[in-house]
Amino acid sequence: MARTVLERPDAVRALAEVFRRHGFASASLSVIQQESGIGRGSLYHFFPAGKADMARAVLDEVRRWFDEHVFRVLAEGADPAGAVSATTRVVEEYFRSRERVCLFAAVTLGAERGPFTADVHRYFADWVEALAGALRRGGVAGPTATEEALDAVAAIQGALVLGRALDDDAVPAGVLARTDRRLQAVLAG
Amino acid sequence: MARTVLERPDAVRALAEVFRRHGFASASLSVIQQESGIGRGSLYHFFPAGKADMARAVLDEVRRWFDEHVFRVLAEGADPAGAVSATTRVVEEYFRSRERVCLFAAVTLGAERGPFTADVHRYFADWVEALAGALRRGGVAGPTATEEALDAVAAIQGALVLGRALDDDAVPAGVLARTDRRLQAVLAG
DNA sequence: GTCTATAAAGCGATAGAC
DNA sequence: GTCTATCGCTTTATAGAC
Repeated sequence: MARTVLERPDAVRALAEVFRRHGFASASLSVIQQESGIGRGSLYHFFPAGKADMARAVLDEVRRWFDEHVFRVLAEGADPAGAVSATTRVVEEYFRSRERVCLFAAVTLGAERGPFTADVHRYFADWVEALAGALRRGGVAGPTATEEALDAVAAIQGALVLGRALDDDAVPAGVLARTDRRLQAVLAG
Repeated sequence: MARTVLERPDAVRALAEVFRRHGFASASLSVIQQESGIGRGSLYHFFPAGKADMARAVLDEVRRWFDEHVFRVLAEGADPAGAVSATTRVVEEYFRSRERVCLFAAVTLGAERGPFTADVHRYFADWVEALAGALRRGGVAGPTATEEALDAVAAIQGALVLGRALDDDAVPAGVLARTDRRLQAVLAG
C-alpha cells in the first residue's frame, strides 16, 4: 500500500475536524490519530510541541479564514450593505459545513482558556469592530453601530448553540437571515 | 478538627462551580476533589456512577432552577410583558453570578454530547416554547412569536460567549437589555 | 459518611528504526 | 516523513479501615 505523504495544511484541516467533533480536551491523541488518519510520528513531526501546538495551528487557520473572508470584506467593501449581507451569508455557509462549531467560542470554555485568552479576545473584538465599521461607513451613528454589531455577533454565536442543541440547521439559517435583515434595516436608517 | 458532614445538594452546588470553571472533560477527579473540598469517598458515595453521575446531577439542578424561575414564570404570568422582562433580568443575574457559563450549552460541545443530547434539546426547546407562548399570550402572531423567541434565546447564549471572550460583563448585560427592549416592542405591536 | 491506598486503563510525549 | 514500541504520569474507579 502506497503510504501517504502529508502536507502540514492538510494535517491542520484534518485536526480542525477532529477538534470540532470532540472539543480540545476530549480529543485524545489516539482519537486524533485514528480520525485524522495521521500517525503519531507525523503528528509530532508537524507539531513538535504536541497537542497545544495542534490547537494553536488550527485556531490560526480559522483566524486567517475569517480575516480573508469576513473581516477584510467588511473593512474594504465599497458597499457596506452588500458587504454585510455577503459576509453573513458566507459565515452561515462556513459553520453549516463545519459541525456548527466555532472553535474560538469553544475555547472560552474549559481548561484551554488560558493559553488562548488573548487570541479569543482579538478574534471577537475584531469581528465586532469590522462589522461596526461597515455600519458606520453605511451611515449608522457610532454607538448604535457598536451595539448592533455586538448584537449581531452574539446572535450568530447563539444561533450555533441552538443549531447544535436542537440539531436543526434551519435554526441558525433563520437567525442569521433575520440578523442580516435587521442590519439592513439599520443601514437603511 | 470537626469533619464536615455533607448533604447531597451542597455537593451538587459545589460541583456545578467546578464544571463551570473547567468544563466537564477538563474537570478531573483530583481537580473536583480539591476545588469542591469533597473527598473521593464522599464523591463516590453521593454519585456511585462517578463523573457521569455528577454531570447528570448538576444538569438536573440547573434544569430545575430554570423550570422554577424562568419557564414556569413565562408560562403562568398573568402579564406576559412583565414576565418576559422579569425572566430576562433574572437570567442575566443568574449567569453573571455563575461565570457566564450555561452548562447546557457547554454540553453541546465535545465528548459529553452523547449522554445528554435529549436533555439539552429539551432544555432549549422548552425555553424557546415558554418564551414564544408568553409572546403569543401577549398578542403576537404564532410564527412571529416563535422566531422572536428563537432570536432571543440565541441572543442570550451568544451574549454569554461574548461576555467570556471579551471578559466584560457589560456586554451580556447590554445584549440582554436590548433583547428585552426588542421583545417589549414586539409585544406592544 | 469519610478517609487513604491502590488497581487498571489511558494519557501525552519520546526514541529509534526505516 | 512515517512507523511502532515504550516511558512516566495521570486518570477514573474501587477496596477496606474508621
